[in-house]
Amino acid sequence: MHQNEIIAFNHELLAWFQQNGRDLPWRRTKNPYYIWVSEVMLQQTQVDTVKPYYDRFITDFATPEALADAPEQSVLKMWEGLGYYSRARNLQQGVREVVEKYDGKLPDDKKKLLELHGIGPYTAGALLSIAFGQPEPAIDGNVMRVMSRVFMIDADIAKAKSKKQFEEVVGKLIAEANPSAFNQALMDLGAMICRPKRPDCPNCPVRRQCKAYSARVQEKYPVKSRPKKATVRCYAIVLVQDQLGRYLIEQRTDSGLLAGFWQFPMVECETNSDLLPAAFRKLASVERLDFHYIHRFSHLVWDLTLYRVDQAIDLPAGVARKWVAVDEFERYPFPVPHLKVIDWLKNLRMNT
DNA sequence: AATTCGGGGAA
DNA sequence: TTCCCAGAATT
Repeated sequence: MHQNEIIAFNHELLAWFQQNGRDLPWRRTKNPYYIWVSEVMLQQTQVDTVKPYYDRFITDFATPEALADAPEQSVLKMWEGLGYYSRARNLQQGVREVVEKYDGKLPDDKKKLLELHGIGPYTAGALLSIAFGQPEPAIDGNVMRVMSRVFMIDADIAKAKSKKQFEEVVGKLIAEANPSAFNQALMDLGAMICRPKRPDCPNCPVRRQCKAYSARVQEKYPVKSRPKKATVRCYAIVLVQDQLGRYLIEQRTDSGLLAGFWQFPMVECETNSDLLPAAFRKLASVERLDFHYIHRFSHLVWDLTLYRVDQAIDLPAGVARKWVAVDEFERYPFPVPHLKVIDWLKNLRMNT
């Protein structure tokens, strides 16, 4: 792209953004900490999903110090339902580092930002440009899609090494005068006009600079390989109550999937067949309940069946467990599939 | 370089 | 159903 085209691209993109850019809660603040929170929440998560979480989060954890001092469980509870919970844990750890090393003020230095937990290339670029006005690219899925079309880049955006190409083209394009608006304009363009499917090219401010549109091949971009299929695991979820009517729950390990979350005990089964899971066969009283739920993660599928037993079965040792009343569930972070179980239980209690 | 991390929105 | 989402950390 020639220099005059670059200037035209910037001018038309930013003019469009001024008129059509989204009014979002995290765009109404200049507080780098709030922008940081928003950027982490927005990773792999749509804007409308994030909004209520963002509002609650910055209300309860209004300062880096407040987040640094909070119990991790309360942070996870705040994040409950949003997914990718290591984001929350890494954000808190990163904030603790900022409080200790930088007196609670986010550094405006790329190298220092990248050393913080939970801040990778995208988030560093977003913070440098949006919070500190530096001309750094912030390459996310939106930007790769837009640039793949504008320049007809055939690199597979699912591959890690492809990102370098997009950094280079954005680095040449980025408006030095207003990198914050430039990066956010690209994101809005990707979300509103240059959509994954059926892009709205006639209303695109940069269609005259877009190679794919000129060739009418915009639907061919971006090139993206498909992920492999998710594997299925079957579990029996165990409901067991003590004499006070409290339910047994357990805490997942502090690493891996849903780390630190609480759940009803889960026993992995061979299949979800009508046969009783092997772990239950010695019990006198086992009732299969009318709750069957398929939960799809990105890389994993849980096939869940609910059982009620009258005594604690042999559960693995070394796991934190406790008896908790239904009314106390809200104190603990639960993954969504177990929130469904809780809903089911509450409905049951209401109808009996 | 590939895999592991959640959950929901949209067509 | 499938794809995608303001990705980062781990292997």
